Amino acid sequence: MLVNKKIISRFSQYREVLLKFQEMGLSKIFSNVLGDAVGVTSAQVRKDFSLHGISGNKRGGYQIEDLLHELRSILGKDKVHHVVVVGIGNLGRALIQYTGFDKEGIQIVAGFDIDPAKVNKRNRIPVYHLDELNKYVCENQIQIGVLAVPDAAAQSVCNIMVDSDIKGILNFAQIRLIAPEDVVINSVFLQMELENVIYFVNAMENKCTRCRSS
Amino acid sequence: MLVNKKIISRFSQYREVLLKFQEMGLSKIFSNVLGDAVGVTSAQVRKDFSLHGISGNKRGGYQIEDLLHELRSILGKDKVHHVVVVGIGNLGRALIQYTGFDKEGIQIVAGFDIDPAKVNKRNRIPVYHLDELNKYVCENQIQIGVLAVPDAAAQSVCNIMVDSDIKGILNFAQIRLIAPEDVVINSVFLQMELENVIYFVNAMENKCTRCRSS
DNA sequence: ACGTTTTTGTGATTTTAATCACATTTAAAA
DNA sequence: TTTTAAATGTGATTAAAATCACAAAAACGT
Ligand SMILES: NC(=O)c1ccc[n+]([C@@H]2O[C@H](COP(=O)([O-])OP(=O)(O)OC[C@H]3O[C@@H](n4cnc5c(N)ncnc54)[C@H](O)[C@@H]3O)[C@@H](O)[C@H]2O)c1
Ligand SMILES: NC(=O)c1ccc[n+]([C@@H]2O[C@H](COP(=O)([O-])OP(=O)(O)OC[C@H]3O[C@@H](n4cnc5c(N)ncnc54)[C@H](O)[C@@H]3O)[C@@H](O)[C@H]2O)c1
Repeated sequence: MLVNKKIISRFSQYREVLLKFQEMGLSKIFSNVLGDAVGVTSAQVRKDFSLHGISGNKRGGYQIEDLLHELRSILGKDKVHHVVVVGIGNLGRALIQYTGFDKEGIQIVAGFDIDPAKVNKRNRIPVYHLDELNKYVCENQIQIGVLAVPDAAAQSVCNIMVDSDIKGILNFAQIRLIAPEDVVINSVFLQMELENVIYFVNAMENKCTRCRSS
Repeated sequence: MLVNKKIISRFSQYREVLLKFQEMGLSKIFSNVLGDAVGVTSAQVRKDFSLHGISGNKRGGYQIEDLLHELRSILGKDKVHHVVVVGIGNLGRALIQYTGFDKEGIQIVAGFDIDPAKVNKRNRIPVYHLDELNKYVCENQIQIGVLAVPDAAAQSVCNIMVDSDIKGILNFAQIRLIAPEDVVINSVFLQMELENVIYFVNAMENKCTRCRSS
């Protein structure tokens, strides 16, 4: 099995665009149109599909429905995935309050925090004390967790999650988590993403100045 | 000038780790230690530095202070960057309430929203009506903005930001923004990041099953 | 029915990024 | 001082990803 993060990201994007096209009433699509919509070349689109055994019709493009069906299964959209969020601070709260995941088969089912003040079992999405994580995860067979605790606590909370048999973690703490080989860790470093923008804005500016002066 | 997003991300990470080492009282570091801390090879570390004209001492490693000095200027940390957040919903609120950016020279100075109920000029970080964005950005020479409005509004708000002369946007809406060449757009697709985790957890599971059965 | 046009599918090629591997330098030990 | 051991710095190599380019298929017009 190919384990290439970038191709999966593209698949996610293809899917999103295809859903929109489908909503607009279209039933087929060409690689160049899809590529344009996602920002990649048509060859990239065809190769991505080809490598995953997805084929279209010469001259007729791809059937959107077929593509969506394949992407559904590749991306694991054929079942609902239950997710817990650990750390109900600024970010954790934003995530559990966001309602857009549901329609994508991602259901945030519970939050956990170490602060008793954050606990509230009557929320739309209940928030429990961290101590209950292990039990909850085992009983409900949760495989995916979001980690949104302060950096200093992140590794220890990660360990707890791993011990509870969570198999995939989306991490927002600005540290590199250590976890067993069979646990998937995907970290989003928000500060770094912002720094990236700043860097390129600076770089652009310098380039332009140089251009003007030359 | 090299414009490689990945190398800049690594620089951000090097910097973060180096700050920690410095706090711990260390003054020099070897490429293999830094590499381990960030999760890359020592050769990668040396090449990154070498390509940017940063050199250490044969056998003596790198002076942390020197490295930090260079990284500071490469990453534009030598001045404070003012940032505005547009869309004070779940995510926007999380960002303006987060206090960790400040110590990295990133200062969120104002929020903007179209909903009058979100406007509050007496906040620690004041929130204004979207109509005031243009004036504020021009008067305060803001170059960087965060976009956290609903997907459907994102492109039009992006246009307003670009018109106001914002040069870099960190975008959280799940669409590909169209903007002029000289505007830096960096998009964080949170849903996709979560889907990525789900995909790899699924992939792992299938692989293991196959392993067991073989 | 038949040629034209359009689009796929993919091997070949190019580009980009990462790793290797080793000559070179130098800090520390003997 | 001399030796030894340990790092760097970088050209060469390998690996990975993207693009090219074109044969093959098939929808469409005439
Ligand atoms: N909010 C942002 O905009 C932002 C930006 C960049 C990075 N981050 C990162 O995201 C993470 C979370 O940020 P935040 O702003 O939501 O932080 P926060 O301080 O608002 O929330 C953290 C939450 O985790 C809880 N917590 C603390 N220790 C815990 C533990 N051991 N177990 C369970 N819960 C625990 C706290 O009670 C709190 O509710 C941090 O690592 C931060 O570096 C956040
Ligand atoms: N919150 C999450 O966890 C999450 C997860 C995945 C993706 N996202 C994406 O992030 C973006 C923001 O998400 P959110 O949960 O914060 O949304 P939200 O609905 O909570 O907040 C959106 C805010 O934008 C404001 N707004 C609407 N139209 C506007 C306009 N034209 N100009 C200025 N402000 C406007 C609204 O008043 C609201 O305050 C969305 O595009 C969403 O797809 C969020």
